[in-house]
Amino acid sequence: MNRFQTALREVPLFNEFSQRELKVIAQAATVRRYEKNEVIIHKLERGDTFFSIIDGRVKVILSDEDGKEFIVDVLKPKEFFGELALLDGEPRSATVVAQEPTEVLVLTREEFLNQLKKHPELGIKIMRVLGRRLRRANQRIESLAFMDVCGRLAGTLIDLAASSGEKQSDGVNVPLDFSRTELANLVGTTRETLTRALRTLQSMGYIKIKKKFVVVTNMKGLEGRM
Amino acid sequence: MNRFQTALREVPLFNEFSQRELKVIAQAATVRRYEKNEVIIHKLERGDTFFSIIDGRVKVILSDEDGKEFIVDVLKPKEFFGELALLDGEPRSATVVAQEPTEVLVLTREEFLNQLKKHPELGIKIMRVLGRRLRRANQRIESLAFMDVCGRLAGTLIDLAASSGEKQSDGVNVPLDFSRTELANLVGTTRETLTRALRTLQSMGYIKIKKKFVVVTNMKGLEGRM
DNA sequence: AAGCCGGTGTGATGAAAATCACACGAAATT
DNA sequence: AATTTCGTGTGATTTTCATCACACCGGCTT
Repeated sequence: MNRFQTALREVPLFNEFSQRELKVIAQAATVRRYEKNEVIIHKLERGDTFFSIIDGRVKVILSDEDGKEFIVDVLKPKEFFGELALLDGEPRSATVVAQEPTEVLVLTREEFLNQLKKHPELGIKIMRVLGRRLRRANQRIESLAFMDVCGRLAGTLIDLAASSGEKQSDGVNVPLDFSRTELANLVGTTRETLTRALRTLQSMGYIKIKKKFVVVTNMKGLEGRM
Repeated sequence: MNRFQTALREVPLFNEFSQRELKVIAQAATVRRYEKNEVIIHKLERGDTFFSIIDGRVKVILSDEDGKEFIVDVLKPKEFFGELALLDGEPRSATVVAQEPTEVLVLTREEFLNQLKKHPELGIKIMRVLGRRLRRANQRIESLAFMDVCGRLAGTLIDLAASSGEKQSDGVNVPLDFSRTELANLVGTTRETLTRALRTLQSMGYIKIKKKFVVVTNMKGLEGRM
């Protein structure tokens, strides 16, 4: 049981695989390390690799010509990406960047499709994840189409609270592990209006702004503002 | 070989199935008809049915409380919908409405999952479609996040030209089978600004506006405007 | 034919948010 | 310690677009 196999078993996709199967996959897999801000996948490029995060954090972003970027998703250990281009052979649909030093497991297209054929339940698991991502995408579309910046920010904070918030006496503590600019890109606005939107929510008494985190003091209020 | 089976074989998902298998599915399937504007799926409701269009046209929409709607997708015969709620048991993620009198094939959750287990290649096909939809969704997000109304309209017209445009001497003829309001909802704006955006594109010499269609006279120009 | 009505263009107004400009502080560099 | 750099708040200005208001047209009903 080497390092890869241990890593592989951690991935929900493969957690039901037998020792022997893991070994097969492990032989076809490699590990790569990326520095902070290093680009793992370039949008529009061809690529035929499947990635699963061992350690670190990546952001999935869309960007336009003049460098503006929109953060579609932030992925953590055990989550995977790069499967889309594998399924249909089309160019990468988004850019993926390491948000901190990150270690990923890389699978080739052949091995990926190989396993997919051998293990129908793998297909179902991936379908589930694709389904979840499609739902999220629809929600993002909805919020971009219907809500103003404050509403979208409220939604983002609620998401963050759900994924990494810690309940405290005075409310839910939401750590902000990114710059204001990145938070703005997550919400889909500019840094300046993000600042103002934060102040607005604070003046409504829903949140308290700290340097490195936000305390949500009135979750119901936030939800209502969405 | 009854009516259902013929219809089923038309669906790309099932086109490789044997006579016998089609029969099994057909026994579990029913056909439903919907009037124009009838709601087939209500967002947020629970549901455990899978639909495949036999004839007609449906629109997949997101809408907010006060009735504004955003058209995510328009589906035609042989395409399917309703699979998301089946995969994860969550509420419906969007509303689906018949755009014209429409006939659909309905499969129950059990039968759907049943077939999915028996036929791994079905899973792969569905993954492909989910993948394609995810790509489209990302494009929609991109355009909402980065482009102005004119750019989004240009993109929509290009899409429409690709899917149902007819090449002519003076350009590509794009039929508009929906009202201006619907086109606006497809672009993600209001009827009024859609009108103005159409005029803008026309005054740039990229398109010619007709009642029931638009002639794209300068595709390159349109693409540049995106 | 008169009248009604849904779909449509168009002008005026206002609100939201992008953009531009700059000041400030904290961390990093030398 | 001095200075550069980066992330950040904040004010002023401008742009885009939603909204409101209304006029117009073609097809309907009666």
